[in-house]
Amino acid sequence: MPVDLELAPKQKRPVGEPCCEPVVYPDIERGQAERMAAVAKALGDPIRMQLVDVLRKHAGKVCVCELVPLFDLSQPTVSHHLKVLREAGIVGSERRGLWAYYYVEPGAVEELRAWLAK
Amino acid sequence: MPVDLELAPKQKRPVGEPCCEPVVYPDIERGQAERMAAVAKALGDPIRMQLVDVLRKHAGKVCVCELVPLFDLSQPTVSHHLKVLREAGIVGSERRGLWAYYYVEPGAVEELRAWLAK
DNA sequence: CGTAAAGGTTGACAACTATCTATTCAATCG
DNA sequence: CGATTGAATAGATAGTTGTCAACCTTTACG
Repeated sequence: MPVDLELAPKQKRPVGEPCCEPVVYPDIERGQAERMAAVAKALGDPIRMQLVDVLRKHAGKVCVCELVPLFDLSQPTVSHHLKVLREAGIVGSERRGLWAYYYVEPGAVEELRAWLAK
Repeated sequence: MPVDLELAPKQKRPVGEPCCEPVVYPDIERGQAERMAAVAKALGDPIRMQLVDVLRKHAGKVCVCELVPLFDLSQPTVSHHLKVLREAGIVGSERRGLWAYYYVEPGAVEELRAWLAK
């Protein structure tokens, strides 16, 4: 959990040659790493991956009652996965009457996508 | 865990209007979802995110003895995270004498990156 | 050979996760 | 109002994960 990245002093290298260039990379942005890891973690489940995939393929909002029968899972379990995605900011939801509609939150994965593309 | 995505029959809809368009999306590719979820899961930890970031910024191979002091973690814990990344195919390692060098496995995140960019 | 160093492995433990059943809540229908 | 329905929540449980201390393996060096 602790992620302190200040310029740490080199380990002692008593023996012959150094193991590698004595370069340290202190500029890994901790906040960015935590944000992107949170998004990646939410996507790190096949069910959630497929949920997002369905929502993305559908240009609009999809009812939960459409999502549940796609998987061999109970309704509360699907609801749980949707909640994980919602808390990661990847999807949003809207209640209309008796039904709940989910949609992809635009731009939520942008930071991760851009980093992967570097 | 079970991910069966055949065209399930619609839920009974006795009451008035249907909740949404009666469209079902059976073509979510299960294998692709599992592969991408595995990569995302491995990236779903801030430490591993930063490890990959360091390895990517460095054009070449980085010794473990350089990586450990970057984090406020024990060497076995860093070794564990590197193993997770290795088993996900994201990084590779090479032993040279007493030291172990890690590097980013090119193309490992390509499928995920491309899907995110869609 | 014996010692030391790098780093991987093991085992333990607490924290978290995926899943289910049962329940609750809110909105609609009769 | 009372019954029904879609969806979220609560509670339980089995499995997984992050971490460390301790140990083991391999390589180098004197």
